[in-house]
Amino acid sequence: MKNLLDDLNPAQREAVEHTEGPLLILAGAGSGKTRVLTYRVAYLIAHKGVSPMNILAVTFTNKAAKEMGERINQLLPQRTASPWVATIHSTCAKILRRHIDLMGFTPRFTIYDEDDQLSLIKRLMEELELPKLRFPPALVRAKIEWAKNNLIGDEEYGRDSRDYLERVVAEVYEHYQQRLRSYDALDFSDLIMKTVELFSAFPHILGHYQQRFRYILVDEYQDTNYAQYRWLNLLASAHHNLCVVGDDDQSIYGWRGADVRNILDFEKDYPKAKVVKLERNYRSTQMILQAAGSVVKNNFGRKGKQLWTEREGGEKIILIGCGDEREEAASILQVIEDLMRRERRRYGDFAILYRTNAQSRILEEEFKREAIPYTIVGGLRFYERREVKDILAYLRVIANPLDETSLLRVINVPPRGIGEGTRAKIVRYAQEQSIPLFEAMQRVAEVEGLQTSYRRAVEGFVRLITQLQVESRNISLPKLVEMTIARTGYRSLLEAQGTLEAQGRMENLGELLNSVRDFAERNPQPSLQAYLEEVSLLTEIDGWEGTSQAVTLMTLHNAKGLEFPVVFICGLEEGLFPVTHSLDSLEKLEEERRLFYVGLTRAKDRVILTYAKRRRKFEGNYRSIPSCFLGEIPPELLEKRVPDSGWGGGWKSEFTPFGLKKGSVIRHSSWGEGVVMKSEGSGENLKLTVMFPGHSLKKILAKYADLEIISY
DNA sequence: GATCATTACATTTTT
DNA sequence: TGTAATGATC
Repeated sequence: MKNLLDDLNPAQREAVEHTEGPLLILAGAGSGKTRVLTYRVAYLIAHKGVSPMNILAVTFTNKAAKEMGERINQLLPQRTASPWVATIHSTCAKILRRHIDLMGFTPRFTIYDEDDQLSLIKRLMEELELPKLRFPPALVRAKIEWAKNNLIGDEEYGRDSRDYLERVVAEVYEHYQQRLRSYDALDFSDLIMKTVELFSAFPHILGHYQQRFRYILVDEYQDTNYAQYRWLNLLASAHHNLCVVGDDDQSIYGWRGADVRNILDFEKDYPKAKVVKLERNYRSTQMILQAAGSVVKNNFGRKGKQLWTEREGGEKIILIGCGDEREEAASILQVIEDLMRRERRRYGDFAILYRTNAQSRILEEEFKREAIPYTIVGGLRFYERREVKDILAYLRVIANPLDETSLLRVINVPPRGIGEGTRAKIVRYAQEQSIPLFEAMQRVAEVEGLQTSYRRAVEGFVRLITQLQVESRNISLPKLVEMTIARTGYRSLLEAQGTLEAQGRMENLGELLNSVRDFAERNPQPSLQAYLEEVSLLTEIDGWEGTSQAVTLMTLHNAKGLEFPVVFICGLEEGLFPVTHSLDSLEKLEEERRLFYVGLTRAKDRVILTYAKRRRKFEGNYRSIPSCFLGEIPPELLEKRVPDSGWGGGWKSEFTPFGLKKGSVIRHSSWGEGVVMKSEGSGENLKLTVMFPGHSLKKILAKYADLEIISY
């Protein structure tokens, strides 16, 4: 076997060879971090004689896990066992399926997604008679999730609640956890939190996994939240062989509980940690790196890295100002066609990145009109379409009749005469008898005050589910799904409608069947529960594979970890990107800036930035001003294609003031030259305190002032 | 109880 | 813009 280390640069090699003890790899964008991770695993196995069984590598998306697994296998001799490479969530799910009976759940537990969480919370709030207007269920859900991500249980949350809102959340939280338990269900955050609980309550189980996973590798460490941090800490506490890879400049999931401090404080947590910086970039031109660097250096609290590349020079970054979003889409297509002709690019070379999924619509229309092939990643997620969720809910009820959220979802879909009144009576009966809803339905004859026809309807439904449950043990998974679509009446309902929409829904169900067949082929023993687990832990990017024949459209979040020869970032306007711009949340602005950094560093050869003067939001036209981030790119790196007339001052006064900060020199129309002493806020709220020689300190709102920039 | 029509409402990113 | 919640009518 060839020497693995020969393929690596000195810093990469250092990271691979340091196999014992904690290791922090600060890997800049495009510095070959996946390479280091895969080589490290291969090195442990091939050179250090570590059994693959003893290695755990965790990532955040299934796609990343799959890629890493494949690349490791390519490095190893054939027939070597594969190490455990998976997402943190699916790793936890696997561990819990083995041990959770110790904590009052069954190994068949259902996994709740955000939709399920929300519908359960809504129902609870109705039962508890909490006004939905004052306490939006989505807010309550977010607060509960935040608590779980920080390992704060419902009791503790209740004890520490400070204000009325928190007390309300605490009450919902408590009932919510009780319900999940009786439904035999866990939500996403529970997967982590319960595993940590398991480890803490049963040291011998923790000991088992510490023994098993003697070498732990973590990808995208900057995106871990506190619960995940604890989880890793517990697993690594016996041997300290914890290798984390991350980039604090690419931390973009703070809103989901990710805590950059996990990476910033790694050396505090593990004083003996070795730190390796990967600063050589193999992806982008110097032009691109320089622009990205100038942007991200405006953030505070960074580890600080200096990326370098051998790809000197490079094309300037093109900045296109447009009248509205349609014009923006058109000019993007124009650039694509131009580059295909002049630089012999293929469709697959291009990626269009945007901040919000809603932006894809106009782009899509324009691509269709011009008949240019494209693929959209994410957006309307397949598994979140109504008909798909309905059938999945049936399958969940078949797998776990205790799952009341799914049961209530499908109880009358398609309509079978079990209306609100009937449901309420059965629910009340179930509560009185302290039995699960499905049992109450089985005993519907005991429920008082129910007309015969309604009772019959319930009995019919119970029979349907019971039959499918029996079948599920005898027939193959794809057959079961087919049968579910047919017997529940879903198919005939759609066929009867005969509309174009119903046809589309039918096609989606066909797609669902395909995904089940595919799953059955991939897995030796395809169980219903395993399929449901895979589906609920899928991510948007998981289904995407690069293609040379189509332009890729996706959000900036989904683009993390990918690279493209040519990258468009569109919608660079205040209020869209950065999306929020409240003065008080510097942290949020910094996260947006990191997101911009992530976008820029996806590009190998070219970056094209666009913004629109007017953009239609949900209704009406909104005038927008260019993003403050544009002003952070040194003008000499930009090739501006901005109309210079009819723009009320042109692009210069449009956005350059937004890059002003302490020390910048400006010229004011009446006070002359001055030095910026202090800048507050940004975008259109940017306030400057400027010292003009011969005058007193002046406070100016940059938006209104007629300023000329002398130097930044 | 089902169906259709109207109105309200929300938009950031997602494991 | 599209969907979810609500209300009126059969």
